[in-house]
Amino acid sequence: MANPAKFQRHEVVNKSMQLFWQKGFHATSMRDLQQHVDLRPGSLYATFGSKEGLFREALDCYATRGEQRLQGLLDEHESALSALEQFFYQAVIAQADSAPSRVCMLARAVAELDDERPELLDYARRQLLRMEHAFAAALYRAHAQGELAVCYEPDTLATFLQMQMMGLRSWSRLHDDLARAEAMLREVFRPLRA
Amino acid sequence: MANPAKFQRHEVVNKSMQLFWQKGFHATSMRDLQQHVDLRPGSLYATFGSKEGLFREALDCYATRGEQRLQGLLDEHESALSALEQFFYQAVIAQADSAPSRVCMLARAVAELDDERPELLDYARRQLLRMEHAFAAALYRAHAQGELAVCYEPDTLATFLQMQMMGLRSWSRLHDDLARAEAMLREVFRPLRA
DNA sequence: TTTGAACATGAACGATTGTTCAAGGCATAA
DNA sequence: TTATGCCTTGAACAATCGTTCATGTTCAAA
Repeated sequence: MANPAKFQRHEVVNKSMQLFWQKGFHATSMRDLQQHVDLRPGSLYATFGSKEGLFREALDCYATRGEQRLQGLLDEHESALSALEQFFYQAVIAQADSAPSRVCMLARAVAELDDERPELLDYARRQLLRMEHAFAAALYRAHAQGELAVCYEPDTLATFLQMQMMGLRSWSRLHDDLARAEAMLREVFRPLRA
Repeated sequence: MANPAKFQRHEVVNKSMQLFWQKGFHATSMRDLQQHVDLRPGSLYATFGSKEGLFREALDCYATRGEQRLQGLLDEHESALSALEQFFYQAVIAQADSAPSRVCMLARAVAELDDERPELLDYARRQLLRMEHAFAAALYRAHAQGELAVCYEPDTLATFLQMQMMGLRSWSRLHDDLARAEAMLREVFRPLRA
């Protein structure tokens, strides 16, 4: 049998994701990553092919964890709308200072990647669409449960919520005022309820 | 008298701003800039000191132009709220494809600058605060003119609008769907009117 | 016409970038 | 014990990074 790997791939991806999230794609050098995950360049390149390849997996890891966290909240809460609001609360308020950055890693990637890396940009966009679909699924459940104010349609609302999420998290990097961020967050959800 | 400069400083700053806006701070190299503004490194360093110095002036240039555009709209429109909405419309919809990037240059800078460049980060934050103050001033006029729904307070609303602006412009880099962006923009302003 | 300060120039610097690859370590199969 | 094949290692590569500075150019004042 093959020599058992001395490192766990998913751990390397997870740690790399944290560093990319903190510093962004361009500002993170392969040497930063090598130090952070304690691996030499040969191992990284044998496993991921390139810096872009590793970043792609980091984006996927980030989106997957987000989906899972939302799914967990949907399982916990009877109200799908409350689960969504809790998801937003965690991302914007509760994890604001423990996370590597206040800004959404995917939104940041879409903002910083120039059009000279179209594949990476597209990949990041697709990960954001995964999140939007997860929002939509939750909103359909809320709709079926009669929680949603009648004038709203789940797909439109999912797009709207994603826009709000981007705004809230960008804003919270500008002002160090979580109380106001929370007030705005409540204001976003208030009109949605039936 | 001194030898008249062969280049206009404000033109160099403006062109640099466009390139920084398009590519971001880290992805823009001094050689990119040298080519884009048609100047050799010596001239740039004699004038701006460093890449950071040039970026700082580019941020200032961007904010100043934004302030001026908003002021122009406030002078044109009787309704301050309509002027604000028009400002948003221009930034998010009308100039979406002619501008170097759909994302606000200041928000992008705040998102991408790591904490290893605290002075630059702070400078970018201050430029965003200039815009927020400009929003607040416009909203005070709207308030005085009785255009604002009574439950809103101008300063809170200025913060809220800045958050919405960041969200809308980040979102429009994700989805190439200006019609939906415009619908969301209208939805942002609708509840504000008296 | 000469002078001199102000300005533009571009070759070159050391550092760092993403990436490669020959060499060595280690566990399994024979 | 030896041989085999996967995996890790880290020195080294060419390219590019931000930056410097000796040199050349220009034009107003003398």
